[in-house]
Amino acid sequence: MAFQKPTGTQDFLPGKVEKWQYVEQQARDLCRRYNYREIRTPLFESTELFQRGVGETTDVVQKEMYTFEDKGGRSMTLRPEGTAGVVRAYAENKLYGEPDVSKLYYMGPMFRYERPQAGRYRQFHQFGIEAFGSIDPAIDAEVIALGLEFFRELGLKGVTVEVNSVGTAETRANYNETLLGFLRPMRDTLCKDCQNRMERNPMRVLDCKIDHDKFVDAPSILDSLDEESTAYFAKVKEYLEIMDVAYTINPRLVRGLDYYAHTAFEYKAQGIGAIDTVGGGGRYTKLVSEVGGPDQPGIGFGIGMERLQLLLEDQEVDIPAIQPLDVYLLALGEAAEVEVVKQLFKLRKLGFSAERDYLGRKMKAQMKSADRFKARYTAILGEDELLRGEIALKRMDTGEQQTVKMDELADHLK
RNA sequence: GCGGUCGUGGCGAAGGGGUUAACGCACCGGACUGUGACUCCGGCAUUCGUGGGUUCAAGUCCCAUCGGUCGCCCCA
Repeated sequence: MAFQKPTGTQDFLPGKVEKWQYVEQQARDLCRRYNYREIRTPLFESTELFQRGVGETTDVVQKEMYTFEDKGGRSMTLRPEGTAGVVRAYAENKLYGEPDVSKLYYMGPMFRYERPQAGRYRQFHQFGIEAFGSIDPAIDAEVIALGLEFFRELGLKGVTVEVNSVGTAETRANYNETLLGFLRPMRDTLCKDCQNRMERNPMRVLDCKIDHDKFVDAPSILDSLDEESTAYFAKVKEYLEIMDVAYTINPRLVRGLDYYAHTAFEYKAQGIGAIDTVGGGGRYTKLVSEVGGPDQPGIGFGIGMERLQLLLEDQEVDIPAIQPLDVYLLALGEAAEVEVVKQLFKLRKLGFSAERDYLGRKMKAQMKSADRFKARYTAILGEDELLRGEIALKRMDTGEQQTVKMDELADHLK
């Protein structure tokens, strides 16, 4: 009875891991340039943090969390998203006491108990950023732009960003009333899901895949915004334009987590199965105080790394998955093998990637092995060479071969 | 939580009740007694996700179960 990995989890094997490392390195470099610094927070937090932070009524909290009781009887939850933990860390470590805006990024696994599908896993990974302490719309624009740059620099085409303003909690409450006024008369004609959504999150109804066209005349949230929110949103748009960031406004954009206020946005792309969102984020104003910190605002995004990988595959973006070997050492005979052990160790110490055969295979098979590892050189050591203190060095691409002094091997590898 | 679909060697994939489980790739060995990427030859699943059942006979039919995959809800 062989063990299997849990549903919705993945093993990232060599060949695939390199692609992840590449994407991660790109993310880090981008953050470096925008002056975001990495933060690492626990993979599990108290359940209450997510209930309060993400929102008691959200699907994430209500039915998707990996919650367990630890041996001390405390309720813990594997983080379903990144923001809550980062906000907690910001408050707990009093980063708000630092003189500058706190610009942070994170990368790591998140956990949600759902049925997997293309681009959706139970353990998935996010790259996200958060900026705390400023309500300058320039930060909103910067955050949106950074995400878009990330996709662009990876060589992805067709990733767009939709932005919206959901205003303050009050304007959202008002808008929901307005919207319900519009929806109530047609309630019975709507699908079951929509009738449900009317109870839980009326704005969601507008996104319905079935009844979609019944809502063309629905009121827009942008009309419910108060003056200040409208002005703020206008500034965000202005800055985006200054940076030449192409965006579209989607007044129906709602995010599933409760904490958003003002700016909300989503990165969209085709090529992830039925899903078209690669990432999303927005501004929050009450989240920090909600978890016990001072009244500090923040804004950030989360990008789904699995979805990103699917896009890279779909668009056939080439990321080399195997690093070529500098040299493959081939020993013929027992005496030569001893020497190979010594030479291998030496070369590796000098910084070369070097490999040999450990399966007692014949020369031909070892050559094939060298070929599979994409070795630049193969160094062949037999009885004759050994006696003369030499080694046969073969360039694998041209097939040229020369005899070199054993102690000068490294120099010839250059 | 709901629905579709699939589960045969390391990988891909035939076979849809009759008993030696095609083929391709990869791998191993040989032709080439010390040289890879080409060619040719040979080898490589007591076994068809797992557990029951039907039958003289089951990868092949039935049930259950586990898993993959796709979609719904929701979301990254």
